[in-house]
Amino acid sequence: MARWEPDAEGRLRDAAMALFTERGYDATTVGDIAERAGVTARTFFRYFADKREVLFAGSDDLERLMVTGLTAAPASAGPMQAVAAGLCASGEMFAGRRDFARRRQAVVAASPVLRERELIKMATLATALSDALRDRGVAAEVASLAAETGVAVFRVAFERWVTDPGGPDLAEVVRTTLADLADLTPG
Amino acid sequence: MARWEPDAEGRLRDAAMALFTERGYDATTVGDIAERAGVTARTFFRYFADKREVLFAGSDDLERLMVTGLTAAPASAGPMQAVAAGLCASGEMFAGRRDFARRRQAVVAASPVLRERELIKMATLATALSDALRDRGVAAEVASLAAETGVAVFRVAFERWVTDPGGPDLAEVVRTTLADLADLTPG
DNA sequence: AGGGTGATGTCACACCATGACATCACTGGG
DNA sequence: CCCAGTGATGTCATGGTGTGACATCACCCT
Repeated sequence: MARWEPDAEGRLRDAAMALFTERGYDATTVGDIAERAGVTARTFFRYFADKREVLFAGSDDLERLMVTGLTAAPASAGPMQAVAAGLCASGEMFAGRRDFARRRQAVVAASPVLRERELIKMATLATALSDALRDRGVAAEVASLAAETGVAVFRVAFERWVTDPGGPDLAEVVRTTLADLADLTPG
Repeated sequence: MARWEPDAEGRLRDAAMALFTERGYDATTVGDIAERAGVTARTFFRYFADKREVLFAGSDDLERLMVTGLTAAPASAGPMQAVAAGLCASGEMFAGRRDFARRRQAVVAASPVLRERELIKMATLATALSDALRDRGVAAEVASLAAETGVAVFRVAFERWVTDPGGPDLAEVVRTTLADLADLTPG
């Protein structure tokens, strides 16, 4: 028998989601989470830089996925089309996880400090997309504008996707939202 | 003679800006700020909800200004045009303060936790603009998209404005950035 | 003159986050 | 078979953050 149960990180994530859902983020201490996961608070901070980070484990993967999708877009695609390809690539990661995404979204939405963390993840994403565009030869100012706008679209699309249980998959919603934006901007 | 020097809040803001500039945000404690301002740490928290907030005093004014500008747009203006009017209204608040804005921007950019706070202020702004659009009869989904996009434009425009000391005023930069976006989205 | 008001101080406390060091199952070489 | 090294975890100590409860005292009003 192992000295410790395996996958402490996973247990900490599960415990955190459960407790945040039950009592809310503020009313949950790191000690509570660690206790439910069967470790000490000190161990929590070995896996997560701070209390919030426990809910944002997959964000690096999301970023990689989108950047890869953007980079894979055909050379003939314009900046916004390339960004669109990146955004749509995220669909893969969330397929079949709409329910989990909704529960997590509810927790984040209920806590200002978690919303802050979510926002900076989105901003980091925008920077990554902007850099990837520049690698394709897009001018810096155009790249950052396209990336920022793209992330704004993604936020709206994700919100739409998560609140419409029977609706189309995420990539489809992203495409629809982009079309809506195109209708909007000339006027 | 008064028992306490007047304008403790202003002194706290000044002390914070000075110390954050000198040693950085993380290396500055609330106690340091309070000491330089001639009050106790407990008093700091009576004026500001937390350590970050000391740098975000004017954000309520900014929001009010933009919402007023949006609401004042002619009824014939489309959603995006109304948002544009709101964004441009902010120019008034920053006129003649480009230098201060740049110094503040440098402090915020240097600290992840301050960037988080900045982002949530922008998100709050987007919500306020979206609500104002809905009051004009704009559909909810269109309103949020226009507001999110508008705030993305504002961020880019503010960045351009702050980094170009001799450039045109903020409202002008906002208009230019919006035009850039219009060029971008059809393609 | 006396009571109310409001800004501040003082004290106590829980939580967050991190450094330093100890513990002990597991692993691989001799 | 044993033993030194490794790595995940625990334990302890500490500094900073944020808040509640209550005391203080110049100022204002009547």
